[in-house]
Amino acid sequence: MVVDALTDGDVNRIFRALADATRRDIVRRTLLTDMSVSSLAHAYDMSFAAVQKHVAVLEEARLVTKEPRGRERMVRGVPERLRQAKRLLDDFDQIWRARIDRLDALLSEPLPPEKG
Amino acid sequence: MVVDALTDGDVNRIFRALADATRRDIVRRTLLTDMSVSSLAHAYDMSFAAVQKHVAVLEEARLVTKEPRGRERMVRGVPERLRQAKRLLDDFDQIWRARIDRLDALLSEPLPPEKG
DNA sequence: GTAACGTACAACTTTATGGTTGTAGATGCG
DNA sequence: CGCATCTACAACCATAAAGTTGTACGTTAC
Repeated sequence: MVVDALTDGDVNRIFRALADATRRDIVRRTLLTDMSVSSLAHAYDMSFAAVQKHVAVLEEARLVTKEPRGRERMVRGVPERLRQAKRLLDDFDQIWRARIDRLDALLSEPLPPEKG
Repeated sequence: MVVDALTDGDVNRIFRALADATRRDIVRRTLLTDMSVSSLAHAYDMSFAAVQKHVAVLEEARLVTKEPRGRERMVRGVPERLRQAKRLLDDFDQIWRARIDRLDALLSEPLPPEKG
């Protein structure tokens, strides 16, 4: 059941968001435990604002969600989104298998039909 | 068996390369059939040089390989690399499951040991 | 209320990206 | 050979990304 198809833009955002080590680390941490933006910021050697931006990129890609909790914003990883990403990579694998199947068919049928 | 561990830079390049619709399309096409750079270029509404750059990005990420064939360079998708990427996403899933396990343990053991 | 904390957001700099055009070197073909 | 094709690469432009600092504002704690 397809909940909602991903546009090219969605996919771009997902992979783009994952193309940064700090952001991948944020995803890992927030999959394990909800964390406030500031507690995340303490973990990295960069400004609070920089971490805030990384979280925003992840949020736009829906790889994390932010939920207000008092004066903090708790960041939480979204496992379903990562599974969607994995599914995208599975599609590539399917395509590749089509090539193999085609090759198998070719090998098992050494006399392909000719035109005319 | 780990053939060769991926560095942060490797992972960055892989996801970065996949964060573009044209490049994903190139991967799909070249997983199915080896194609020259120029034949790929015909498929998109952009200059040859632009496509050439996209192929270069994919090549640096090792998502495709280029092999000389006469005056052409045949581009071929590398399924193993895509499986490596999928494995990276699996790691995230593993982390998330650890959270679930922890929650399960908490629920099944309503009286956690106290300090002292 | 005041001070400290957590966040949001704007402005700015630097560097990377994605596109262009143009030039030049190999290779294949008539 | 001479010409078309395929590729490589440099230079350039516009935009986006990743970081910084500074300011403003809501919330918590005292």
